[in-house]
Amino acid sequence: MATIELFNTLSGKIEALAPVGAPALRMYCCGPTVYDYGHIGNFRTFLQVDVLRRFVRQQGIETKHVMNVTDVDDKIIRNAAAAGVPIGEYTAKFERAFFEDLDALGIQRSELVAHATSCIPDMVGLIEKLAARDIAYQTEDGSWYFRIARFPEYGKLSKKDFEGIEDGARVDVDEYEKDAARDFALWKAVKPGEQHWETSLGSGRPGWHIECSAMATKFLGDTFDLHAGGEDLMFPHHENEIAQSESASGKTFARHWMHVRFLLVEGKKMSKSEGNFYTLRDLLLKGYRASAIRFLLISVPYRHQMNFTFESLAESTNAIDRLRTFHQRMLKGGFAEGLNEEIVAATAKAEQGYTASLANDLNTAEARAAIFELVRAANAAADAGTLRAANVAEILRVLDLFDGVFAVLEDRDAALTRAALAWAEAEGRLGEAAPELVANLSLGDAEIDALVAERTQAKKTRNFARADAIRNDLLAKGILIEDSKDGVRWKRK
RNA sequence: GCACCGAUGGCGAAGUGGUUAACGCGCUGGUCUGCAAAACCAGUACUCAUGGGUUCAAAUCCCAUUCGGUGCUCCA
Repeated sequence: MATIELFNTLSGKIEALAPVGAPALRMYCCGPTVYDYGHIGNFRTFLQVDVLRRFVRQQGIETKHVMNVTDVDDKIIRNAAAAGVPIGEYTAKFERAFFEDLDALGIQRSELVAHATSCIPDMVGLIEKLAARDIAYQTEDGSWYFRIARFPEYGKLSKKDFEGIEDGARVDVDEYEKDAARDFALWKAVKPGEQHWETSLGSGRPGWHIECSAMATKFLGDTFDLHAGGEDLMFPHHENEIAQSESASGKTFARHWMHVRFLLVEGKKMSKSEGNFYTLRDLLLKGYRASAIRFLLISVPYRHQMNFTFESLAESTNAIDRLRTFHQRMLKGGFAEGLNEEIVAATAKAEQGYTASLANDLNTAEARAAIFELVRAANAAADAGTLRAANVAEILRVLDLFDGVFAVLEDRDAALTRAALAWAEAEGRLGEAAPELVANLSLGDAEIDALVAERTQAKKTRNFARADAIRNDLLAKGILIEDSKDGVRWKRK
């Protein structure tokens, strides 16, 4: 069992990550606000947390992982109103889509999913606790705010120094009157026509930050092991969570904080106005595989800014093919009995490299490299006829270990792409799908088998023109013919 | 504007003081093939944005410049 070292934003240092005072690692990850389909930036964060979660569990540490779903906020209220549906109906659709996307990307479910709207009493309780100590205060319109002046450590996570900021000086006039510029909303008073809850705090809805404090402590206790999220959440969201939670409990909130850096798309910040904004579904409809998206998004370590490009996505597809082909070759077996000592050493080196790399602040790039080195060594030995059956068993074990975190060997891609097309059809968005993809999937297996058989026949009669025509035609529809000693195979690209 | 992070081959990307600068993709060559493809193997950065400096030794530390990103406001 390796000691897992992880950068801690709070201390600014790489520190050992381990459960304290409980058998399971208690972790909280800021989940989605379900007002739209998730984009690849969202999923990079969830994927990197998935890598951590899988590795922790692989190292023999159980997890108690809570993810929240924000199902009430300004954007949801605005969009639901525009769509003319209750917010519950509006969010249900996107929440369902979100979990489908997690599954498509091989992201394991957390032990617990907490909805903001189902934890309102917990949030109210927390705010009351703060109000009793005059840390929370109500403004004239009925909203409640957190008094930052009462939390001297404010800024310790994001390393901000607020001493130079004078309360009330040159501050935009907000809709509500706060005592100090930085004070943030705990509870928002109801506005006409908005979804609201009748509580002891008055009629209204929770502020954004309070839900995470309430839900994390409700399910994980006042103090827990790890809190994770995208780098943008560090300030103000996580800073505010700390302020609320630690003010209420008087104890440390999360010990360890993990922040995943943003990605760039084609060298630029992803944004709708740049035209480089992609949801997972956009990419699936373009014909990219879910596995390739997963592999690419986790191949760059979480603390590095990564540049997402379509070229690198295509490369990931090929890299996965290499791994899958190798995996199949090992599974197929047929190697002579015995043991090749050189390969024993190569296999052990790969396993050590894999584990040490991930234990070292989740260096996924290095872990990947260790496995590819094994692939090359084993392929070369297999070609030379020196690979032995006992080696293969070990190689498969190490490959399984690797796949326990990377999760790309099993080929679910065609099924996932089909599901995406079915969704597009239901949404009337089939026009966004790549034409080759539609052509490919409209061709049934039996039809392809028939064409492949016809080509084989044509080859026998040395009618190569006809054989090549069939081959090229299928290729244009994304179907690849592979001639081998054992006969002809085909696969969908 | 202030603060922080980054810049490594055609592309993506490890490596943060000391053997020949990982790995993947691509490309080139080879094996195989009717020709291809697929698969596998081999080769593929005398050099780490630029200019200075520190050191016996720097991609790795320091300073400056240029470029990219992020935070200061909703954002994964």
